[in-house]
Amino acid sequence: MPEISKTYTPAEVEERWQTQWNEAGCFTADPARVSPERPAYSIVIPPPNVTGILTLGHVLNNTIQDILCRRARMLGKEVLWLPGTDHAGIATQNVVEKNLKKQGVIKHRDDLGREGLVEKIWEWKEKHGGIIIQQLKKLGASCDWSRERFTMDEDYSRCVQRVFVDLYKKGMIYRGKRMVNWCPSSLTALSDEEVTMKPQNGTMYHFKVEVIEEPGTWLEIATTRPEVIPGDTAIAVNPNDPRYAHLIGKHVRRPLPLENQAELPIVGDEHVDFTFGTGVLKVTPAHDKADFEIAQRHSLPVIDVMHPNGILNELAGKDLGGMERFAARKRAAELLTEIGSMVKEEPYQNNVGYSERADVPIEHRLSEQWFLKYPSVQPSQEVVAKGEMRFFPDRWAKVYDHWMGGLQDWCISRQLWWGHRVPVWSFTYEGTFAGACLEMSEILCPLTTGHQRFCAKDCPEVAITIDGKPVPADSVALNKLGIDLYDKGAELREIVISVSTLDPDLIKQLEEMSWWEQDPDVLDTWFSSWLWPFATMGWPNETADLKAFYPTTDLVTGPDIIFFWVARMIMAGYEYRGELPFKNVYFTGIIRDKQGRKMSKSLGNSPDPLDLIAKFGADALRFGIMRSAPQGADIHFDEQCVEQGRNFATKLWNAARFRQMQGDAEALTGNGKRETENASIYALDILAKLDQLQTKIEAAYLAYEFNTVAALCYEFFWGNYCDLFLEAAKNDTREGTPNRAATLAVMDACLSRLLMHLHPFMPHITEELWAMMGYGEAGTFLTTTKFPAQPALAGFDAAAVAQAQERTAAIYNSAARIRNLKAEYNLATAKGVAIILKPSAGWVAGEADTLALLAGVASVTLDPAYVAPTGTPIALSDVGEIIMPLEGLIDKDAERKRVGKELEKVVAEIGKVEAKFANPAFAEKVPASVLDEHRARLVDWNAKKAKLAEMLAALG
RNA sequence: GCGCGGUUAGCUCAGUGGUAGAGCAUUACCUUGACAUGGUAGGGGCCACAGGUUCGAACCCUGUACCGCGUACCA
Repeated sequence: MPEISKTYTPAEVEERWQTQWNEAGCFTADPARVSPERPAYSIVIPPPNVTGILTLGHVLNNTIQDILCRRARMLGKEVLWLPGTDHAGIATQNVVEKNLKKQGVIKHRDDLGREGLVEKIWEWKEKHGGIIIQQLKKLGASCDWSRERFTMDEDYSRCVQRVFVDLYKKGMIYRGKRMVNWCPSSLTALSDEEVTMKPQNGTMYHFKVEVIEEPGTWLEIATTRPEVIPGDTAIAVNPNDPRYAHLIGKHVRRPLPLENQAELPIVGDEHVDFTFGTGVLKVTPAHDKADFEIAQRHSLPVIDVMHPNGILNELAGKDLGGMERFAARKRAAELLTEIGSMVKEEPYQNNVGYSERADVPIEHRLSEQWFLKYPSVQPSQEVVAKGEMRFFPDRWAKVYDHWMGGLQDWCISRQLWWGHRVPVWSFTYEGTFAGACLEMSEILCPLTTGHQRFCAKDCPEVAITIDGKPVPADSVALNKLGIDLYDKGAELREIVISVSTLDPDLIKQLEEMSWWEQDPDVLDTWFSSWLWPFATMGWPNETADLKAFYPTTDLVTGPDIIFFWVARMIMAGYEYRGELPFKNVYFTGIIRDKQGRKMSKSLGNSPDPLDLIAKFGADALRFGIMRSAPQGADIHFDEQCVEQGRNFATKLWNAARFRQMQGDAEALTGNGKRETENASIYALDILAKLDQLQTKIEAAYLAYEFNTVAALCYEFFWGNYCDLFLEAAKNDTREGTPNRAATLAVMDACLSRLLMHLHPFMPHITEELWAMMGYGEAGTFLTTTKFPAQPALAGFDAAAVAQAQERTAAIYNSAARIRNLKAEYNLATAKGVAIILKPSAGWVAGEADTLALLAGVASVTLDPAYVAPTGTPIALSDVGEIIMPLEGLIDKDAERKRVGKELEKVVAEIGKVEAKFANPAFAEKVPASVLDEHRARLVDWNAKKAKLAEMLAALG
């Protein structure tokens, strides 16, 4: 057995075990091994951004998953932890574009073009994509790396296409011109979830317009966005507003642009809140959701005055056109002032939607996008409401339910290049537009008309006939490819082209056909990640993995993506697998800094986990972070918690070292029948605590309270094993001591079980110590070792254990009394102190030596008849009166002060208990056990009080 | 506006009805044969506030204040 060094050096140890585990295939899941005796346990990792780097959030999240997986393995389950990465559309494209610009490769993405940029992003992905996976390995994550997936793997992309086509066919996906959230920076539409509201300090501008039909009647209008006045197409008032109702149908002149002060109708619309502002609303249909709806109700024209990038266009007029939107706002206000229309400007705070990615205010913009009506909403909502799928903490279930109850269609198209391209192709013939949707086995052509967007530039000679009309001449080519063109829908609403082979080359050729054009948009990243739990397991094929490991057991993620990801996965799960995708969802808290601020790059308050691992070790980081927050609560991260984790690891290391220094002894194995006579009371006590620890840990795991597990291990190991048992055991481990073998065996029992309990939290150091201590059989790993079925106390007499626990507590307690007495007399470091004990029970005699050792005194001599000189320090303890003779050093004042202080405490405690007894209802209503306990306490305190009073009296 | 959390030692937080806890910080002492990344002893809390339920409340209920988060909005 190699000798354990004095200090633990994590770096080398951690890397070594990570390599060994992986080489031995410890984490490779095998569906064939799953059986009733070996149930499956599975987690799919929330895929981090492929180009991302590890954050503390990842550390928390993945440590929890690792704990669950490692624990499941040690419980004898077949575990699959499926890792992978997400292509993260906007984020990744932004990163690569920025980098290319920085390197001077391009000035704009158009310099490379779509294919060129996508190629560059793939290059980037190949180069940097592995980083976060490597970092997860450094953390010790026990993923099955052989199953690593990426959301743009070929198979995965097929799943995305298949789902798109399927939902399209079901009528759940549609294309439409709608008001969407538009990011002027990323130049793409965003879903509602990608927009965050932020309070803004802005200005409310009040301007006035004159009613043309009633000269002299002015309407005052309040707006925060004067720059879009050129886009106004009406003025709206509430028809129930007596101030303005009579003006409905009349007109006003729009002040901007100056060269085109068009007449605008005054319409009546109930949406207008006449208690707000002036009660008069300007209607700008192209730039506001509510205004667009008003415009639809009143058939108003829509004037879009802004380019997609936020710069005003020519319709904004000569003054504002070409200006950036915020500059235009100021200019528009100036113009209103110049023409005398402005009434007042006042500071105003309102909430403005920001693009989550680009962190700029979004625009509402009318554009053609693909939308999804959420599928399988009802079962998805019910499964959580009924508690069949459990959320931890469960308060998130309410949040989920609330969101599920108010679903809006999901805008799934993005005007980006990196991602799954919308699987829709289109072509034009005979001046008629057709769109096509491509799947592996089928091409679907929904026919729309009058749209030029997908019109192919070089439409070839066409000679295919559908409904008697010609179709493209390329049908010959299509037939060669095994494509049969025919009309499926009535009235030419739909053409279906069947593809008889599933040849990827065929699809490629189709894509290259000049008269086809694929929809340029890509799908929202979440439209691929919502399939993650089953698309990673080989769906749509009924693979062995799906059969064995699906639905997954637990999902661990942050509450910030409950709608983005969790809810959508549940719906996709029901839609495509007919059941829930996971049984439990654990929501972590958010990691904040010491001041409670979110981690962010700009604040520079996000420590690099890799630095922390280098400094303290992965185990320290894991243990520290797990100990620092209760279930689901935000974590105020402080490096100190990692330091504490490191200290804990060192302590563990040294406790093992101490055991090793004692030499070999018979190991206490699971089925070993042990004799109580040779085990000390301290040994029995610690074994009892070890069993209690196990019970408590099991309960904590059931409640997903990981911080409790960590705290229990900490308390047991540091507070009980090291501080108490180990110190007491030092008397029993000397050569020749009769209970030496039993004591060492108990140490082994405690350490080995503790290593098992700690392993999920601190996998490396526990595996290392397990090996060094020789607790496992050669060639096996702790990480794949099952927990012993038997309790540590199996074979011991229960009554003897109970007695041992009682006596042990008394001894520990009394030792503390002696140490306290020494400290009071500034003798804390004196080793020669001899203590006289007037014992309260006979058994104490056998423990006097241990008591002396624990108390740090030269001896504890039992003398029931001892008469102490007046003023000798005396302390009361659970094993009798402790007397510390101080030859020639008696200080009556000091002793009087000390005893007086103690008496005060006792009197206070007696007061509390007596107050309870003073209430007659107390004795009547309180349970007998509590009553007994109170009585015993009172008797105890009173006895102490009497003794202390007596001592005080003796001191004069 | 609505909803959800939180408020306990100087700091970060445990503690779900019966004697207020941990870590860090702090004070004093100690390098004692596992460990100074350690040990021993100590100081420090009307458990946010006000009511209520109860024999008994940090804990359950109601309300208030403050902080945080989510969500809906008004131009």
